[in-house]
Amino acid sequence: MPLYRAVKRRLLHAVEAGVLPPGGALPNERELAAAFGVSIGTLRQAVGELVAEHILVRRQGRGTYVARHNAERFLFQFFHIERADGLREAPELELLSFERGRLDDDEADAFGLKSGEPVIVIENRLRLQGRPVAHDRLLLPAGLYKGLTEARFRARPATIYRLYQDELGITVVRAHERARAVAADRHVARLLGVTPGTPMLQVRRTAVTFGDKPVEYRISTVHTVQHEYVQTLSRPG
Amino acid sequence: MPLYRAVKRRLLHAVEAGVLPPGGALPNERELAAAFGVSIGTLRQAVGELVAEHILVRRQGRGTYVARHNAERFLFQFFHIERADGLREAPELELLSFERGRLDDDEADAFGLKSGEPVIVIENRLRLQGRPVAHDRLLLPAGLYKGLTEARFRARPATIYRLYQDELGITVVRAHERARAVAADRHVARLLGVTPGTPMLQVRRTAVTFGDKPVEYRISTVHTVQHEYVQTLSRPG
DNA sequence: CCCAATTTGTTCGTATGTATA
DNA sequence: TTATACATACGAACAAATTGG
Repeated sequence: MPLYRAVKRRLLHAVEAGVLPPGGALPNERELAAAFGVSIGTLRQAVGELVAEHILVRRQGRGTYVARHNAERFLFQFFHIERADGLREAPELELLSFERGRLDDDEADAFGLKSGEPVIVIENRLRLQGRPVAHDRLLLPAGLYKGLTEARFRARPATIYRLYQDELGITVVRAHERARAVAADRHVARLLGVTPGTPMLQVRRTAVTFGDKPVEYRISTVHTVQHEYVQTLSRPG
Repeated sequence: MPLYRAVKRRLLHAVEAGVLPPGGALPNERELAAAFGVSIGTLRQAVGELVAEHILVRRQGRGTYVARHNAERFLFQFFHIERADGLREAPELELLSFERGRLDDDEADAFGLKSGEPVIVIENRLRLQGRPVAHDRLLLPAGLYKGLTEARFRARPATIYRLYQDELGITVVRAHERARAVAADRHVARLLGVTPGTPMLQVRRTAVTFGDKPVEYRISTVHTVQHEYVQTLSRPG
């Protein structure tokens, strides 16, 4: 393994272990390089990859920081719905229910999990430009979210992922999504004001933390008449 | 503008102008750096970005080449459908029709174009694991595809984008897609063996060449019962 | 408003390692 | 084995952005 990858792993472990907390500043490059016993170029290569993965953030003239979840990051890395004309806007969330329960067969099946697992189930309605456009059903493994209560969920200051990160020590680093078309069931139809049977976009997301460990399962049902699901374009540079 | 970006632009222009043809090898790094009058590190930075954008391909021990379209690249960069269990497979294409016509209002509207433009319209049926799963409707601005005939389209040795690249000098560098759910119309329902009204995933793609110039518009209608549309995960490193 | 200190960004040149033909 | 090409690593110097005085 190249030296810069070893350095990258050590940095990653430091972030993962909380030695470097979210939002915290890293030592400057010269010091870090010295601490790792490598040249500054090698250190930069390691940091560069972590920046590309949104684990770290570099700001010229200021320093390098552990990335923190916020509205902008959510919008650009994790939210793939926008108006048909291309307008991107953060959704307005409305909590519909917050319950503890166990995974039923369908849900376990949908994500390849074993049924009966204790989970926190959260349902939200999302509005864009004031209109209801999506319904989210979040499944959180209860074991990972010990201190999470409805009150704390409601009182979150920023995004949900920021809540996980700041109050539960869970940092979502990546998510993958799979979409299909389904007919609106009565529940969703009522919530979004559409006729049952209307074609809806169903997006299943698995969000993971370090080591690809899943920490959130989410099923979004989207009314795609005025809004669309956009593919993140691989557009570096 | 940093020097490496200027070098990148000059390289890009060389590729765009055909000075460096698809599949062709670039001079080695030392020579290139000398030709541009920059250090090898600067040259590598420029090339690195073009590699990240799939314009160039680097192979250790061999050289650096202008990227060429082939089945693998299509599968990983441009084809986002896979079986629900994650199996990725190149689709089997069946040409349904190849016609010349003009953009009607609906199609022009869907892509923000002006109606009446002369286009080549190609319809394909896609099979995965032998089953029909999608219908593609390609709209090609006729002016760009002067030499394209049905016979040449049928006789293509590899992928469609390779055909554009090798025989028409059109290199697709990127594409963006937007998805929504629609009800299957009679035409698509018959072709894919589903009941009219079945919820289908409709994907609209715009493929572009250098300078973000659109060269292909495509509407795919996908039967997402056994297959799904996957979001390309931003997973560098 | 400008200046100075700090930090990352860019550029240089060299040497050595690794993969390929 | 040998030659060639890209990959990694080093260290130095200067540019550009930010912050605070």
